[in-house]
Amino acid sequence: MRKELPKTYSPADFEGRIYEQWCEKKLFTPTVDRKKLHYSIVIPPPNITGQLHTGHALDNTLQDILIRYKRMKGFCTLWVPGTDHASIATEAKIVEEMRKEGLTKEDLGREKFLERAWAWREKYGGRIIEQLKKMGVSCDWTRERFTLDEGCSRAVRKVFEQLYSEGLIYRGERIINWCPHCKTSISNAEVDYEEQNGHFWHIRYPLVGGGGYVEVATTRPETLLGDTAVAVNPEDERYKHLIGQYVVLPLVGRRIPIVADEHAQLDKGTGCVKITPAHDPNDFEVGRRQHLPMEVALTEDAKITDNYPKYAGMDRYEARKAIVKDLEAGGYLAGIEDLKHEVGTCYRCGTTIEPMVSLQWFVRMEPLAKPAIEAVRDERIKFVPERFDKNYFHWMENTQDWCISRQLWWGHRIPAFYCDDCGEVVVTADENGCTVCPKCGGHMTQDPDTLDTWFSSALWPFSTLGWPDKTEDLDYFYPTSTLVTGYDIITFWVSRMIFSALHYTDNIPFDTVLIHGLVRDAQGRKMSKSLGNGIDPLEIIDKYGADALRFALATGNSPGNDMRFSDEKIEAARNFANKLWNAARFVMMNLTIEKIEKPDPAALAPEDKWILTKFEECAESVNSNLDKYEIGVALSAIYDFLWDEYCDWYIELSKPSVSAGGERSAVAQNVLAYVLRETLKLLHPFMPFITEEIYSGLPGEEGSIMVKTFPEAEAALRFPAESADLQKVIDAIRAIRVRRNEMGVVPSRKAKVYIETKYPAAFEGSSSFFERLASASAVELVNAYHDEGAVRIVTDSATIHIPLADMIDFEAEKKRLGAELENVEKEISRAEGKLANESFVSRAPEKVVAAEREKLEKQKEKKAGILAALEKLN
RNA sequence: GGAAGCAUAGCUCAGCUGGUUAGAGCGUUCGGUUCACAUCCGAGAGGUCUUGGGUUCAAGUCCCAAUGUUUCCACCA
Repeated sequence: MRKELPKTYSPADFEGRIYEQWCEKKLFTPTVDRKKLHYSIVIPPPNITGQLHTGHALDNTLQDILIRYKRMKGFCTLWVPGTDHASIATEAKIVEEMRKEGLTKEDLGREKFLERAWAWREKYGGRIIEQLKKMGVSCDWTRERFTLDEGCSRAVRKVFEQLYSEGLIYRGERIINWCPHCKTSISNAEVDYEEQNGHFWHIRYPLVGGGGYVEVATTRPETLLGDTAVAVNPEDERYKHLIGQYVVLPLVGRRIPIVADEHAQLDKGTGCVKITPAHDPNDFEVGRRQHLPMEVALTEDAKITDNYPKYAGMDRYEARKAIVKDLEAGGYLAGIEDLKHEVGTCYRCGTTIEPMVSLQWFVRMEPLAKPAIEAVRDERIKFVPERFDKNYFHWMENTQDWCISRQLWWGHRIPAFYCDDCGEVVVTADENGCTVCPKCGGHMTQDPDTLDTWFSSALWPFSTLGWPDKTEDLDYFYPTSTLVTGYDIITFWVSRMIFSALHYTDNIPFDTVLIHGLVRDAQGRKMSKSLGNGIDPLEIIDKYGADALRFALATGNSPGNDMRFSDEKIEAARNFANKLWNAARFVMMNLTIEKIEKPDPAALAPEDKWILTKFEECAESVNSNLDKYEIGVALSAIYDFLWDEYCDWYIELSKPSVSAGGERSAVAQNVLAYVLRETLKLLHPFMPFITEEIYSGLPGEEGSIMVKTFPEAEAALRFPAESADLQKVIDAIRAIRVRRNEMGVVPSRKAKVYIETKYPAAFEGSSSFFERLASASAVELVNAYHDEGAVRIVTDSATIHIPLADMIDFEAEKKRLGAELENVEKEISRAEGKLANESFVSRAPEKVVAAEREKLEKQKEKKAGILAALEKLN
């Protein structure tokens, strides 16, 4: 069916329709074919908290390019989509929404709260999926998953049970990061550090029995209430004699010991450190080593406990003031120092973190980290770019046990059950849990806490494929092929997927991790809500189309590097789409052939061979760059080819043939259409909509472009010699344009062109090109041309004479040729110098030397031409 | 404190394992009513590739150091 394209490129008119067609034809759903290689990707599941932002847009554009590329290359491809429940982030949003209605979690109760959370997920989870679809992503929606769906939950329970039975999950008292606002523990990775102005308070602790005091310093004086020792370094001569003695804790009056511990450093502060095991991670360790008691001074909402009646119920900052005041009054305060320091804050709400001792569940990391380090070290898993493995190793080698319990409701509830009577602990993957104590028959209560959201995302590559069941998907598509994500979540997520996969599936989760950077604004700042500098991808799609958005994100993008995003980039992308649209419109308007055939070399004109050769070079570059994940480079190869070579040159060169009619016209039409069609295929992974829309209008083509074969370099359609010949014509046309421009000759003034060349074959039959593209009235090949009143243009393959006597300023002409001569001579002496260098000739590869010789020859020919031209001026 | 990235035209960036006279987009200047496209066509100006060493026949590219800048991790009694 022949289709004429509308005059203007208007993506909104067809993008939605095309996406529906792809879905209807189930083109995103693979048919498992074991004879084929598989290529699979699992989407980094977007949180259901928000909506699509430019980061998602980039991440998913890259994935879609890869998956479409591999699909067209004949791989059996699967892209699993889904969303993440994002426990703390979502819960915070829901709590916030409820707060506006005057409700709290407690008002609702767990069950009602969860109902509300699921309603949230319906609404916002669905919305983000719709937004992804607008981008054109070719995910298999029949396999859509959610981190909290039945299958993923089963996987989570199974893993928890297994790790528990292996002793890799344990419950214990540890110092954790506590957010007094969210009232939950958060992992180290969820703490943001921000610089704040604070103080260092120096406090004197009097020695028991008189004889002076020791001085300690702290940024958090209120923690004094929880002190159970003062530590000094065992090597510290200043304090050796005090070890084993006691001090009196000011304001509290408790006797606490002076202990020797290497945590105290000789050269820091006074060398004495107050030890608060319940409220500081280092002190906690000291407390363990020294068998110190634990004194809890702060409640869950960071208020002073009832143990200290004077301050009980005070907020930590209030208490800080009161305590400092009292210390001063009591003569304990030795000094106050201003200090800038990094303070840990909750990444969700920004509240200052309070380290607290607490009973939590942990994953023992060391045994899991080891194989995960190995897998990357022996390159079973590769990072692109490679340098990110350093990042990964560093984290993995120094990782501490992972606190996985969260005091939240929205998430996977911990499958641990405690007996109300005897305290027996049962961990089970059974979905019905455990209600009766196997030991005493008592009632069992499930742990109220939920798991860290990353606990379920860590299983994503295999839980989405059916694990722990042995499904066909798991068997065929696992391990997945490429994971595409930003460098900001390598530690959060990538590393956890790796050790999880290795431990539970005994296999890697993916073989390549493609890391991309952040999308920044035009000034290079992070896009953020508070700055209001975010660019909304949905607005861009509405205004410019999804293809333009994808192009703008993919172009210039190189692995691991941040990119700036600006309106100009999007406009450039839209202009490119428009250019393609119009080129296609032109080609289709002129087609009279019924079907596009593979070009027959015997029938081709030089310009046909030239464009086919250029196309082959482009295809080769696109293939090799995509294989290296150089998506930006691959795309710019297509851009340059399509705009500069196909549109600016080949379409123009082919116009005389097309309008000539007859056999030659049919051949030219076919080449025009063939190269267009193949270029559309190359471009399809990047710009799926416009390429599909144009493709569907090409004569004789059936089905969707997305399942056609991706073009690969083909030697039979490469014609280097003819291509080089046509290049001589192009160079000559360019040179004429330059000269005419310099002389200010308007294009409407035509003039005859005499070409004197050693390569007459190259210029044979090129008259119409010069007429159309170089304002020539006629062209004649000559052996010599003697008219003195002619402009002479010298290229390295020809001298062109144009009689434009009245336009010539002979002095200027002499000067110009003189300058050109100088240039050429400089080049010649450079090349000659190089070739005269014995070590260059003997050591450089032959190819390089030969190229240098050839260059020298060309320059010499050009020099001869310039000299001859100058001669005529004298 | 540890580590990594980046530094190329006015701006934003390409430049792969070292090999033509360093490229593109935007901006800028000049010219254009060429029947696909002004979201366009033709042409130009504009760069001592941050600095200093080194390796090499050959360095924007590799090594070392410095400076600037960004980021990650750790710590902060």
